[in-house]
Amino acid sequence: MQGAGNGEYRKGLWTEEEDRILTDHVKVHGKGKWNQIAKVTGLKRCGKSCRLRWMNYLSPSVKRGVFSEEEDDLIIRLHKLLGNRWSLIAGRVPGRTDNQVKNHWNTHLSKKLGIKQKKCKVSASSSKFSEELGVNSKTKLNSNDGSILCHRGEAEIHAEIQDNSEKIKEMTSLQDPVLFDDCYDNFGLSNNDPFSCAPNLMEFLDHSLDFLWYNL
DNA sequence: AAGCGATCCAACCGCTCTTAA
DNA sequence: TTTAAGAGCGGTTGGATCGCT
Repeated sequence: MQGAGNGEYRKGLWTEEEDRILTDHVKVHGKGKWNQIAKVTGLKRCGKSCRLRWMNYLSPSVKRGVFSEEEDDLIIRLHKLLGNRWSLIAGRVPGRTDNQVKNHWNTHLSKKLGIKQKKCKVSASSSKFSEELGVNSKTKLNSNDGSILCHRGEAEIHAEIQDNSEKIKEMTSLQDPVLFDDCYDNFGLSNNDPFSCAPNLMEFLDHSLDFLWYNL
């Protein structure tokens, strides 16, 4: 992971000088048009690399340093609910990026919980749960906050969430992993045609996250 | 002090989706 | 309708560092 690759762009760790050039450019011109940065600034980095560096490291909104107990707990709970949807999880952990959350999970939390990577029971069940209901990594998300898009009335949904608040707590607690069948039972989803109830699930997931965020 | 395996995490890769021309 | 660029995602890699012998 070093050297100049095809000769046009550099790879590997960023230098302080490269960081400064990128930061200065974004301050003046704003985010976006990442592929033009190399041409404008002379930075020998591809646009994708520039974007990643800004989003994961240089952006003022990125929080550095060790994860707090509260953050750990929130990530664990969200992971139980969502599986490896790091961007969605990160969207609910202020200041943390999907890459940070993913790394932190793989290096600390999975060990802390005694979960073997890629053989994670919780993740597997969540994944199965999601996939069968059409909520996969390509699920349409709200570009503003990462929430799952839905189409029902807010009042109706919030009422439903309030009614299910205890179930949400139970399902997302450390002691009670989310299980496929539990979700069906607790939320009255049909087992016969999983796809027919996908909208319900999406709404549930999104508003569950809101619930968790405001109540944790 | 040196060697070496383990661990951490920044960065890359390959892919899909969105959007604008 | 097509196409290319931009953006975003999750999985993976590998260099730097740590800690043990």
